[in-house]
Amino acid sequence: MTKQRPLRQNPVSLATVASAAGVSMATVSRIVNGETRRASAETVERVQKVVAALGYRPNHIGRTLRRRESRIVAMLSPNLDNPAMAAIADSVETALRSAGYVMILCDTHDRADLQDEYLHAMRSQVVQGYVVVNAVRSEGLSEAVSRGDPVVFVGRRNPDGGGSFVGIDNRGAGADAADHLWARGIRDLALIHPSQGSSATRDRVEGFVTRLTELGCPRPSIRSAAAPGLRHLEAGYAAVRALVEGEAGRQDWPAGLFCPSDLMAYGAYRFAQENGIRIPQDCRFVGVDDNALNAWIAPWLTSVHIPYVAFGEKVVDQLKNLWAGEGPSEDLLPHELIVRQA
Amino acid sequence: MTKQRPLRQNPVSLATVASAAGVSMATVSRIVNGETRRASAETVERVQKVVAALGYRPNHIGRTLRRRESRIVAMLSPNLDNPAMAAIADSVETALRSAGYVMILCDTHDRADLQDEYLHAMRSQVVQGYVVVNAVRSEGLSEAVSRGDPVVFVGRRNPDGGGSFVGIDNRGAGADAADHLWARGIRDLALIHPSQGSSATRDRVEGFVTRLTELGCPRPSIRSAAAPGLRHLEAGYAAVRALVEGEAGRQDWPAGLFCPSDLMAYGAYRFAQENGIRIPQDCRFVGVDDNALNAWIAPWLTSVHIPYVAFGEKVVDQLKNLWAGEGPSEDLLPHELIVRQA
DNA sequence: CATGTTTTGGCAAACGTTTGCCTAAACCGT
DNA sequence: ACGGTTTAGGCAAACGTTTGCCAAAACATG
Repeated sequence: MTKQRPLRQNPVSLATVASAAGVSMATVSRIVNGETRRASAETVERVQKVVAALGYRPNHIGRTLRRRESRIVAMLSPNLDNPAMAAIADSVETALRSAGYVMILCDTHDRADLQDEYLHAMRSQVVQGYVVVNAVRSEGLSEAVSRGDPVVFVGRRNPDGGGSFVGIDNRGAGADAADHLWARGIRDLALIHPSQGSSATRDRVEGFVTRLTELGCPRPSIRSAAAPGLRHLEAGYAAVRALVEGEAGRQDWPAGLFCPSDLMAYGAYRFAQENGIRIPQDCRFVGVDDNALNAWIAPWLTSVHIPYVAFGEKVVDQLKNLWAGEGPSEDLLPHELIVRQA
Repeated sequence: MTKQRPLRQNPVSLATVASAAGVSMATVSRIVNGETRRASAETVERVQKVVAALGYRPNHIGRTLRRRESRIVAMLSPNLDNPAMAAIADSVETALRSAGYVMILCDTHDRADLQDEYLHAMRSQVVQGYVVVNAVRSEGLSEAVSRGDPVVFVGRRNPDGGGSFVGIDNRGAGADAADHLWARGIRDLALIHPSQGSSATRDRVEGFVTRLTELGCPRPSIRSAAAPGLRHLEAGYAAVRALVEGEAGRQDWPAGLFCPSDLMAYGAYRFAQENGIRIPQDCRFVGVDDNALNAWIAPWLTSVHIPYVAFGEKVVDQLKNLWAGEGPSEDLLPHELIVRQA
């Protein structure tokens, strides 16, 4: 590989400004940082003029090294191609930037080793905190938490327990789905789920099943499929196929199907279409996430809306709490079942 | 706001290792960086043992300050909630990380002022390069380019002209859409587009219209709608509504509709559904992007596939070229029209 | 005028690395 | 034994900030 030339730096530093203004670096530094009462009004004005004239901008690296704090927060997320993850990233980025931080986005591909690698790399960057979406258990994560590094868990709780958390009541979401189908008089139910489900997915399934039991509904058929990575689409397709075709399957379509994520529902939908099953007339689908596109191209999908847009603000609140030395806390945001096609 | 406590740093630095191993910092530094022939075999081994035992990890801030180069690349993207943008971010992130870089993701919300702010902030972070997706013209951008900072434009070319570029042949994509509809014998055509379109969108429209003219096809009806931000969904809905309902509209549905983005097609689809128009039987839609979800829940949409997954690698190649001091170049990736529902 | 207090601002030491240069010692060939 | 080269490794100066401490001057108070 070719040798990398260093990027041309901003040639104007504190020293440049200082000598141009005829004061010391210390004075310039203080004025740049708004410490105006450590200098006379004229000095302040003169320095500010020089700063503007030379276009001086403080070098964050130098500042970070000295202050031992950056304005960077690292966000670790599995696969960005999942729309729900993108929505979270979007929201967190917006909230961080309006709080004056920038976000480094790391795609862990749901792998523990990559998660650890990024945690280490980010620590070397002296980031101020970590936002970990759907964390997996890993050594580095445990270390970071026990070291007291500010980390906020999103979507999935800390696998080791404890810690700050922003998410929804997944069991409640599952229960709402059950209530909805029950209220529609649908009794022949099924559910599919990824076999390596996260705790979030498991909770949704559990909430669904538990609620059905409470209602006295016949136990639903259950089918899972491997979801390598987060390929919920393929998993949904495979699972529903196994459900209605498999040797141990039911050989017919249920009247209602619960999918713990919209992506799985999309996968199931494709299989239904291929087999002439009409959705929602023949089989009513309920998903979770309420993907933004549903309203436009998938109104047949009833889904539990998750207020991802509100996640960012909560995450930043939690980070601020941690920075202030307060203990971790949990934020459960309200979910709501959305029905589009009656 | 509460005072922010500095994050606890890694307490083991070069100095720690050096004194523990009984050598100088210089030696440790060299060994850590693989400069093994500047020390005897025993020394190397001893130092490596100490490094492992103490869990030493070089502080990137110190390194960056000294070397004047980081391993960070900034990616500026308008709204991450657009699936196409998310796909690009995903791809670039993956390619960067396998090249040993980390990516800072900045959401510019398509605003010139935010773009400039991020460009400045990233410069202060001593990033090694910029990847700007769908750049808007801005002062800071022009400065960065003319300063010689490595910047790769993605999707939309440098508004000032010149510079490295990764994208597709948008005119060709539009032409392919025209060819497809023409070959199907469809002559009554229409197209919608966002009124504040990017150059990419404009090129697609232009390619479509030009090709139709070449084919001798009657001129298509054209309708645009404002797309505040990148809300192509709403814009598609509004534009197609104006197309078939507006006082100056055509009062009926065309047989074929070209949308320069899948999102616009989704918007149009919703309006069609609300009006009992069957897609693709009554009106054939052609979009651009080939959103990953199309195969699953929108097979009615014929779309020009853009190989976003391949963008990342190309972007990194371009960056490496720039770092090597070579001039800027362009990468046009192949697009392909995908028909799912005959 | 003496004394105390505020204002204004400079000095210099960090923060954690990297690297040009220097110096011994070891080695080599004659 | 001697000059020359290689080897092994240390010194210290950067990189750009921030900030504790000090000091002179200005000001206030008696």
